[in-house]
Amino acid sequence: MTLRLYDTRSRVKRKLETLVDGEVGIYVCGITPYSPSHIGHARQAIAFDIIVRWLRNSGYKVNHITNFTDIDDKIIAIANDEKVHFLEVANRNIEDYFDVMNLLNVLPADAYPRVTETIPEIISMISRLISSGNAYESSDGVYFEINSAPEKYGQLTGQTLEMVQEGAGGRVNTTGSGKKNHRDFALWKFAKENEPYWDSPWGKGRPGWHIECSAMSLEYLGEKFDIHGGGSDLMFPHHEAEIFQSECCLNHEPVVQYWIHNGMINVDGEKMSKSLGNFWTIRDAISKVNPLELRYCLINAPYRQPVEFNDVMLEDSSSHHQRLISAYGEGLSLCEKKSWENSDFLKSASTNFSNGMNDDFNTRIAVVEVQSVVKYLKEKIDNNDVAEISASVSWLSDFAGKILGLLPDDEFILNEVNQNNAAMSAISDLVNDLLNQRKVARDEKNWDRADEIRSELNSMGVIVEDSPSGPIWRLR
RNA sequence: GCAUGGGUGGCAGAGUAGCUAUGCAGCGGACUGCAAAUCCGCGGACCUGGGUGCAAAUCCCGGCCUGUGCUCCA
Repeated sequence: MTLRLYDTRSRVKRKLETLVDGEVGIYVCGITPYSPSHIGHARQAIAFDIIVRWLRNSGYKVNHITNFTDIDDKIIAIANDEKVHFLEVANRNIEDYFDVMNLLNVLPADAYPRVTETIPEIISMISRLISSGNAYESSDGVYFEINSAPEKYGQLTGQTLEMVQEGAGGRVNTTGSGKKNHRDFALWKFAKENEPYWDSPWGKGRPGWHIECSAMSLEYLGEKFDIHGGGSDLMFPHHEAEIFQSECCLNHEPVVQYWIHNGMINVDGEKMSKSLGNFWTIRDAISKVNPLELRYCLINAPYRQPVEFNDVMLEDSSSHHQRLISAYGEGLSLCEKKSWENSDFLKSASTNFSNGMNDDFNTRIAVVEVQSVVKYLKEKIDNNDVAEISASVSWLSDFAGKILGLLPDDEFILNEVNQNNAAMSAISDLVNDLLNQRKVARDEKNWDRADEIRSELNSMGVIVEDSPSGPIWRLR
């Protein structure tokens, strides 16, 4: 089965055909680092992380670029409030981003260009747009002139020039005063007081919001590239602005072969936002569950759908993930990993997994297959079927681990298992003694005493379960 | 208002024509002194009105509801 992906511009799933055979260039709009990262950033990063992992697994050589918009109004405002340099604000949030992404097992992109390190390229692009007649200089900046390429309007959102004109109403006054037309957007903004700036042919200032992505994608991926991704909230105006800029500057279309957009996070049915007070930072979430459990939660819906997020969902994912880890860890401690190719069950699970992923990266299908293999593995552990245990562990390592990124390192897991074993052996004499006492009580049908011992063990952190072959105990 | 998605069982969430989605929750059973764990089984859904088809959750048309975008946003 071939890989198909949904392209926002053509609004259909299309077979992936790359510009260079066997290679994929992908640019994903990154964050504006004005505050610590929230779970929306996590969802996006994880979605594209898995997309990139799957492309690589499918044999593509992937060049994955994600940027930082490290200069913008909010960053400047915060820096001025705190009386620090704006890069201090940006840098600390970028550092936080890398920290949490690492915890979430998001593999690093191949490059992380930053606006403040791309100024010459941005200026050069603006110059080209001016000379091609697509941009003009005015009193407060340089603007892209929509009327120079009206046919490109609404490529991603289906809106027409007339619609926005009608709907614009009262907002016109609030937009840049030097615009010829309210739909024009800024390429270069002249510096006001207390604002950082760079020199340019038009005066001191800084880039507008959209131009940096056009410049950076051109710089890193060239005049045409395969995939451009980002949050669905960036379709308008940001990505439409990019289409104007890149295609007019480079004088061909399309520059981007496939546009893909991830859905937002909903909390109680509504988009998560600061104003609604339903806002979760990544740190908030991982103070409740471990980061890989959060990762599990965020891939529970296909990347394009909004994902429901709340305490219940988080707890649910947490217990699912724990099932995965405990079965995997137990299997791993029992035997060496071996190829799963000889197992009909696992081969069919692989096919289902791959078909799901090849159909626009449907991680929901992938997760269902992981769940079914976990169930299978537990069954085989109970039956002591070593061949299938080692094959299942290997399968999970490949699919739940390498592709979905849900597993910590084997060493880490084994270490946990060993630590657990060590802790258990340290108290085993004591526990066994109590269990013997409990057995005596049970034989005498002294249920009160038996339950008393069980709750005593429980308060020590020992969980006792009676099985047909006698009591089994483990640590909480 | 315009644009663009979506409406599937208690919840989450697949599935674009015919064949059990799945998980959690619920119910019943096995096993248990009880509990837990595990296993087996069960029930229950396709917003609505038309249309096309031998056959529709799935395609077409209308309606209703709803998310998102149209302003900074992953």
